[in-house]
Amino acid sequence: MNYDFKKIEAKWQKHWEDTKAFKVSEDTSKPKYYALEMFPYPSGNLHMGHVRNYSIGDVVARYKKMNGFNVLHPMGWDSFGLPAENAAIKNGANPKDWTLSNMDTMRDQLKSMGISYDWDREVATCKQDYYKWTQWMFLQLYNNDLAYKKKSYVNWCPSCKTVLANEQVVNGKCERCKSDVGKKDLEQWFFSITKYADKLLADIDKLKGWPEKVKTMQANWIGKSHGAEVKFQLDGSDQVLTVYTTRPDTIYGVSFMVMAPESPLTESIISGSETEKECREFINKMQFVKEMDRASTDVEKEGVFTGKYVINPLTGKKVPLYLANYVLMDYGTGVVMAVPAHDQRDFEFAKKYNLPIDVVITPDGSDMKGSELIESFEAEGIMINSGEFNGMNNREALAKMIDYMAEKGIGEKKTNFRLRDWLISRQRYWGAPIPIIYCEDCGAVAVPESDLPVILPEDVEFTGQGQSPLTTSASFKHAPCPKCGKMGTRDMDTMDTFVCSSWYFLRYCDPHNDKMPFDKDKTDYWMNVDQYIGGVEHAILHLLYARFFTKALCDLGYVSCDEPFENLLTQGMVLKDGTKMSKSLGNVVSPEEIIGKYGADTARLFILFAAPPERDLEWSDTAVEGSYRFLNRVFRFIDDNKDKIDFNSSYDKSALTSDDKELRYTLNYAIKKATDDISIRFNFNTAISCVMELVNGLYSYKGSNNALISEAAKDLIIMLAPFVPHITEELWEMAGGEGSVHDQSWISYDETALVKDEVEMVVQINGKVKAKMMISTTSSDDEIKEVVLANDKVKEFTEGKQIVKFIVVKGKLINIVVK
RNA sequence: GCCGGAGUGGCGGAACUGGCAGACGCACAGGACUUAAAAUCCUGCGGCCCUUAAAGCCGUACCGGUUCGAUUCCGGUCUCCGGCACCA
Repeated sequence: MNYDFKKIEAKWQKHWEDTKAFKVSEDTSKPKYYALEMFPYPSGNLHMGHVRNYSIGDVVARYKKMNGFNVLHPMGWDSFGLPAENAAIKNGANPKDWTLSNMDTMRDQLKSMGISYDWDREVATCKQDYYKWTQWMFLQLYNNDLAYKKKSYVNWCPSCKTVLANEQVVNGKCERCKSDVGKKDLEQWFFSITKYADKLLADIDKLKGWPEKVKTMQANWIGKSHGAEVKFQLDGSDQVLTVYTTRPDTIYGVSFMVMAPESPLTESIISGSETEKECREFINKMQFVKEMDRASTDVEKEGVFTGKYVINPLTGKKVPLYLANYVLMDYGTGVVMAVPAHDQRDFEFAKKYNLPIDVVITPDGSDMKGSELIESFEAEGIMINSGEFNGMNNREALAKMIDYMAEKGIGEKKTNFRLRDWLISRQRYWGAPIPIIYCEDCGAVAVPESDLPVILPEDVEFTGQGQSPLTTSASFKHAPCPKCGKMGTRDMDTMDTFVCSSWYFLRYCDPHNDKMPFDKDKTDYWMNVDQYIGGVEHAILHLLYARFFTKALCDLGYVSCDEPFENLLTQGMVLKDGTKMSKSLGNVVSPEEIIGKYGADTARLFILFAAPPERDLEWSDTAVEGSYRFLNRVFRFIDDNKDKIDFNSSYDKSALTSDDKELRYTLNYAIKKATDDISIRFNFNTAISCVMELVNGLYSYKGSNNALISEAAKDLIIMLAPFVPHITEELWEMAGGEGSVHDQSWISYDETALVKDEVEMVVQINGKVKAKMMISTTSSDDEIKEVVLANDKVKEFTEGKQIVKFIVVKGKLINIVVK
């Protein structure tokens, strides 16, 4: 007979809801704990990745609660975004209706998992009471020079018909729809995340509870580099071209100069030049080359001579200026000094166009001909052909050369970042409108805070053609200028949904505040997020943006913390047949189906038991059966032993049989291990396995100490409670426990129960296991030696041999080295 | 190319500080119960050698090193996964 999970799960879910079991408020008498899982996009149905994410979070939240913490564990919806609009185009549904109905479905699914959320704090980023404050955030940034509009060459996804942030372009393709991303010259809103580049990088060191992997990814993304800017004068002109280089030590080896074809400087340089025609052709050609096809090391270097020369400020030497496909416009200055002897890209270009290769660094300081090189020399070495710097180590020379150039006014020290400002405007409907009105007289004017929210209109058409649906709204477009009252037009773009998710963890602290996005006292109480859990796919985008928002809000005085997430756990994917579950592969296992067949507790147990959280998890239908079997085994044990179990009974610890001692050992070992595994290592799989061993121990227990059985049963139910909350609540009630199992304190183990009188020790001869002996734990090394050497088996191997060494590892092993 | 992470039975995984490799679970095989099946319970389960058993040998991607002792530390190689990638 299997336990009736349907009845039990429904019963306790209702009970928790009725009693508001997980509602929390600020309580200074207890330490606080903020457990947070990344909120989902309401796509329609929960998938296994969600189940895993929220099961892990629920173990943490419930465990902390049992340890006396005041636990904030909220849930909400990242509910703006393109899929809602696409559904509208496809099915004619309204994005709002579509989204809200998906939220209803998924909320029910989440509730059927029995997760300990405080549902009173639910937020949805698409609702007015939330996006009002997203707009407020925009205004704070705007009013403090952290948001600006500028015309620039931006990423454009032709399929989503919107611009994209740099971070949303993956291998030249749109992160969402995988279409090739193009470029467009558009006027767009940006957040000045680069102003925080240094802080975002430096404070990675503060993130002690983050995985190294994520920290490395963030550091690489920010991409700080040290170098210098150097001025080269255009020959026969007053114009100066500034280059950025990380290798000023190679400046004596500059043999040509390259610049990006789309640089605004090209026009004046090529106009009237003898190669003007070729240059224009090259520039035109480059415009039609896809980003992906240009930004790759595999693409052949290509360029054209501008007809002009620049002068090396150190040597006075005239070198030719080229336009080249390998120079990026949006990094550094778009102009690069080329040193073919010491840079592989320049080397390839020089080879192709027969340009000189001048060696200025060699491994030992001896001369070397550039023409003999088969690739550039980029390692450390000794400077040659470099005037007064000859003979120096190039690394040492580097700093001296920057000082020298600074003195002469021809260059200066400079750091550069790979990180670009965050492009936040989107030419889409289903997002938070940007609270800006354009007035003929006053220009771009911010909507006053008192006029927020700028409501997203509903009189729009979804054709899937041409412009953003928002532009079809008659009611939205026109609004009076907040400054002068003259009729102006609203900004027709909405914000990137990553803006909405950059501050939601703050809103959870005070979700119903209608005066402010949150009360500072409340965020002071709850922040930081003690444990944040989600997929590694957010390692850069979301986590970087959320860090930026927190730092900006901190500097503006709205919050006290300057990092939002104390500890981060990046969970692995749920795989089936070795690959990610996806509709197109037809290998999707639906959580609803599993919960319907085995119950939420089984689904949770399996997903926590099958692999440690960070690792990818291979779905196995048969292993799910195993988890179900285990829960039935637990249920049966309590059910069969109801009469023996009395949580108030006690027993005399000095009068235990060996069976009793063994069970007590298993019990206390399980408590110790489960506690460590949950709290320190987050290895729920091994925490569960030791509880399984306890259950095995209970079944094989031959003693008759009912008080001991009661103790073990009670601890068993408590230990399983964070993992499988419904069945444990039921068993707690069946066994006569008072109140809810989830209100019990976590248990501690009895150190004395873990001390054994005798342990089995392994006896090795020359490192090979030859015997096993039971040895009293109180024996001294000498006593052990005596006993071991007297053993017949050991004698066989030691007879007539010399004992070189006798090693004893207490409680574990003995190794005898013989010759 | 650069930067991370990983590689352990038929499978998921364990071994936490250098100390019995394979905990726990799945699958499989045999048995008990049953008219039968399911469920449940018991037993076995890395490989080689062997009729069997005992004993022995090999075994944590590969090669080598340190050590009384290495899945664990060091050097090198291979493979897979993830990230970045013409960032000057």
